[in-house]
Amino acid sequence: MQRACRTCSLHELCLPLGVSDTDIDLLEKIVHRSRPLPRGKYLFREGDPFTSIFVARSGAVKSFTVAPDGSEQIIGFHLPGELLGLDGLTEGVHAASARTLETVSVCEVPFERLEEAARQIPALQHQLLRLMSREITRREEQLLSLGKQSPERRLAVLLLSLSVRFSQRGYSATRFLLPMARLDIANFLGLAAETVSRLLRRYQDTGVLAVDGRSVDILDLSALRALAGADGAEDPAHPSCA
Amino acid sequence: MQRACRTCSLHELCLPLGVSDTDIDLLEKIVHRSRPLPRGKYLFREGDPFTSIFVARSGAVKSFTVAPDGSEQIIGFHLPGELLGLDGLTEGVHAASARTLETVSVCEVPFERLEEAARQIPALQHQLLRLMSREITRREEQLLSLGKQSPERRLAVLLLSLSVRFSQRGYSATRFLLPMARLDIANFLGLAAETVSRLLRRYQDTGVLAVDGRSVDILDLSALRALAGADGAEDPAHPSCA
DNA sequence: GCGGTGCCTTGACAGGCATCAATGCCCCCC
DNA sequence: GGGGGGCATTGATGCCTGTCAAGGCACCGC
Repeated sequence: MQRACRTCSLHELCLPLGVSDTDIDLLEKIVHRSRPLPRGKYLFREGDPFTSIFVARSGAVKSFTVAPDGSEQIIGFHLPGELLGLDGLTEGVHAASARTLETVSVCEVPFERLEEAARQIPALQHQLLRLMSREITRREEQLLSLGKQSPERRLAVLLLSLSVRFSQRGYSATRFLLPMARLDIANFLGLAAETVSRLLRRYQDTGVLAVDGRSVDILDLSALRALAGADGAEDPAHPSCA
Repeated sequence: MQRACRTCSLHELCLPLGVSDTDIDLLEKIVHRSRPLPRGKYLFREGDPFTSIFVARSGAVKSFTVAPDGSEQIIGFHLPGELLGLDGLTEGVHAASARTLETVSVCEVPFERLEEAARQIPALQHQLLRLMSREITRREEQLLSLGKQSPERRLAVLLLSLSVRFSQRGYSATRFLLPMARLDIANFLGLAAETVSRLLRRYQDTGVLAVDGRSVDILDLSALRALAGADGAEDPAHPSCA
């Protein structure tokens, strides 16, 4: 249990990246590792005082805000190794809620102690800043997808994003289970659930995907990339983004 | 010139917040203050190596990426005191370009030296993390607005956001000049320029705004808030977000 | 085995926004 | 003063996607 971070398979994606073994010992003393949480549990709620950030070791989490009328507004899906709760530092309270989409093991990192450790461990400070930068980048990519892309592209972008992130975590890039419901996908992408359904069917009819419930099999990865990017008009042999 | 940060009017919004006067001296030695840049100049371009972050002292900046077909995809508008370029740390290259919308005075902060100073000055480290958190929060708010709101609301949200940010910087919250063109607004909000035009006209017809070219006068702030938020159904005397 | 409850899918329809097109305005430059 | 280009506005049209409604399917508890 004490040597958790060092042997964790997410080592390369998470805070320990670049930190020396002796310094990781310091980090491990700060981190609380919880027992697995079942589906539907809150890591924190909008408005809770901000004291810690969280990282899943396994299982997916969604973050969302609740509109005045009570409806959920999903902001993002978080896979293992992706930091959760960073938006709370601004005001000292969490700006969104986080709930487990499946059984999830989480690490809790008290932020004040992390800041303190970061001052003593330059590599940790650097990695913390990098991970925050990554969260900014990820949201910018979402913004691009949400703001300017057709529903067709948005879904393709999400599927590709999941594919890449799953493969970074050692899972298949082409076959995986969606951790979230259609309604969650639709909410996240700013679409109606029906539209998501129809798009998935269209992808299936054109041979890009094989979908069965929550299981997805990407049959034609380059076609999916084309859908997500240059509107399919791109010649794979001569990519324009050379 | 050397005492710039301490006497800067953006002191409270920018990196120096909470840093003692003696420590600010250290910070000031790192910061490069440039002469004013005219409209249309690049602070940095997508793909440039990441070495510095930037902050405008005066004037607005837009950040954007360029799609394979050459079209701009605007990610955000940045007012004085808002950090620019933080998304470059992830990969070591800037993920977006930044161009001045008007005459702009910028401070350039070499990031490695900032990191180093942050280790020595706890308050600076904390403020840097807070500002990054703020950038995450701002993008999340954009995501909510872009993804789930009607065009009518999106524009209202943008106008309110500008109103708040201008007033934080000592300008009027109700009368200001838009630093960007209609097409930029439309691009940012994921709309057509024509739609922006029509919405502004509608706001004007209903007495919420007075618009003349780029000058905006918010005549009914609570009506604009209603448009941006609870769809106008809210009683100002009994706000639902109690 | 049965009924219930989510969740997903499919169909029909209407409305809103993008698109296309034309005009006007302002500013800059020649 | 005239011409040109960028920007903004306005109008007409058509498609896309949200909405409403119904039905199917899997899972669960009884």
